[in-house]
Amino acid sequence: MENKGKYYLSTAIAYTSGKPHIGNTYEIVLADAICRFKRLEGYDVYFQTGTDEHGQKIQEKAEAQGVTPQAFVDDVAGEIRRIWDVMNTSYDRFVRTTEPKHEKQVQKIFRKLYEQGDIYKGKYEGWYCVPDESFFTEGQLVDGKCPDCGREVIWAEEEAYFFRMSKYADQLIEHIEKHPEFIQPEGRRNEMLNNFLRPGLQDLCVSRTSFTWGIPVDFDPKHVIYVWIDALSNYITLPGYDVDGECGEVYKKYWPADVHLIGKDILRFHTIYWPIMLLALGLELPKQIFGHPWLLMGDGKMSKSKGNVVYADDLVDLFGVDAVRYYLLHEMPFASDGTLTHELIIERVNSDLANILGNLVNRSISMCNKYSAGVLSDHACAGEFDSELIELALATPARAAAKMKELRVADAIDEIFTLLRRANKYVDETTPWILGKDPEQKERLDTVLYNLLETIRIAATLLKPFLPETAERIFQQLNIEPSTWDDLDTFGYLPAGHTVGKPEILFARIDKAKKLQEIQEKQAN
RNA sequence: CGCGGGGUAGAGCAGUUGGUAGCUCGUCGGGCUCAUAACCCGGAGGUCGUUGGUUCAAAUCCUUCCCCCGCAACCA
Repeated sequence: MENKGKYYLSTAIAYTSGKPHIGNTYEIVLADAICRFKRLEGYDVYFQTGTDEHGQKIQEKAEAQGVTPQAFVDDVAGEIRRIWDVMNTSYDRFVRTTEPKHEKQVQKIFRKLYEQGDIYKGKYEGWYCVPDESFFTEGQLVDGKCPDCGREVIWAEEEAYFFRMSKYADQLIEHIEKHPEFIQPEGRRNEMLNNFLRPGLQDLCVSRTSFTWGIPVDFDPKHVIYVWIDALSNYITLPGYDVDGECGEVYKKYWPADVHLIGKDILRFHTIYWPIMLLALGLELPKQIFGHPWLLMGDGKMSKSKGNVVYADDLVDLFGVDAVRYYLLHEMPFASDGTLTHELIIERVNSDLANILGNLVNRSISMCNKYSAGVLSDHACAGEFDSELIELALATPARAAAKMKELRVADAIDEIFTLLRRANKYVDETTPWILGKDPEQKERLDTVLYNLLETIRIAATLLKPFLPETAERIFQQLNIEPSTWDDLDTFGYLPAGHTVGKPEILFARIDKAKKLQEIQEKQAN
């Protein structure tokens, strides 16, 4: 198959302070669907995800548990990776900011920026809570007191390194204005320009002395490099960027990234601080930064205090991985927050996966077995209704690809389901069960069955990025190897004389009341 | 007057070069029986948050007010 070029997509790196909930997991699934689709189309994909493992919070949590920070993050990173795997995500590289390769390069980046005058030593001033050892801004204070513990704060200052952000601001504004696709969704671009860039950027404090779990500044080791430079630079350091030009192959091949996929909450860091760092390093900017919305529980934002935290692996136990993937990928709006409840998942599984998709595959394979002993024949006996189905089947790949190009994953899935709905309608239009009673209609019946199975083949191929296991099971029932993108150009790929497999239920319908009760009992335990 | 997003059928959403209001689920009725009580067809249901305006014509442009939600700079 033709190689359409390289494609580098990254997720944000997950902070290793605890187990990620389903909202955090949404991002990796979204990224996975995009990357799998790109691979299907013939792109050479590099898909990077991983963990951000430094910082005060981790140091504190580790101390509280009586373990070393490294042991703590090893544990959590393992858990995060396990959940990414439970979700069947196809990342090429799981990076960690505690990797020596990264730490060394971050130090070199910091030094370079310092030596060229973009980073300077200054004083960090702010309201300081002595017992908490934390600085706060005026706005963060609650009634003039520490927002964490409520105690008095004092005005304090400490030595710190700062990054001259303003030096590159005009350059960045110009870039954003010239590249409307740079920040997505579009509304976010104005937010960044109006709120931060145009009013003027303050210098960014890029080091800390209040904790030690981080990468030390090599020429001033009582300072630890703060999260900005440490975490953001993962996108280049771990593929192999080197300040001295000894760059690794992956970096040379894939940078600049095509998409940084991140949550909307960290858009500012990725669309302002990160590009400015890259400008200062003289590197190319990523082509696009997409700030996806949040997944909320039916009763609001997920939080431990609310007790409404849902984890991906629990949902997979209840519904299966593809059902959960489907829900995340199809029910999340493109630019506004989505919601999740068990009830909604059940409804989607039943109406879309069981009824539309599962039933179509099941009835088609069943009929093929019943009327033709599972053997495909020629499909030369064209009739009414055929062309509409065939044309749609042939048009769907391009339609889905167009949606995916804009990262509109839910809309891409809709295109496939439109085809599946059309195929269900085709069954009713052609009434194969009537054709089956009349031996003289055998050729027509064979053609109808063929058209159905060929449509299913195309749909299954397109579903692969979203529902990899299900697609695989459909191919098994069709008894063929998975098709490639190029095989989607022809309606007539399945050979005459081919024998399909036996029908199997892809998604059983869920009894909503029963399932909800089961969930309740589980939660009670 | 801090910035921004949003308020469209019971639910969830789509809908900007302004021109008879769409989709999915649910609901009601019908059809079919290959199939997972699935599938197909049809109906009901909306003064498109509110006020005023521009226009031959506004969900779509301007304006008043109300409500919800983010962000508001070092909280990953």
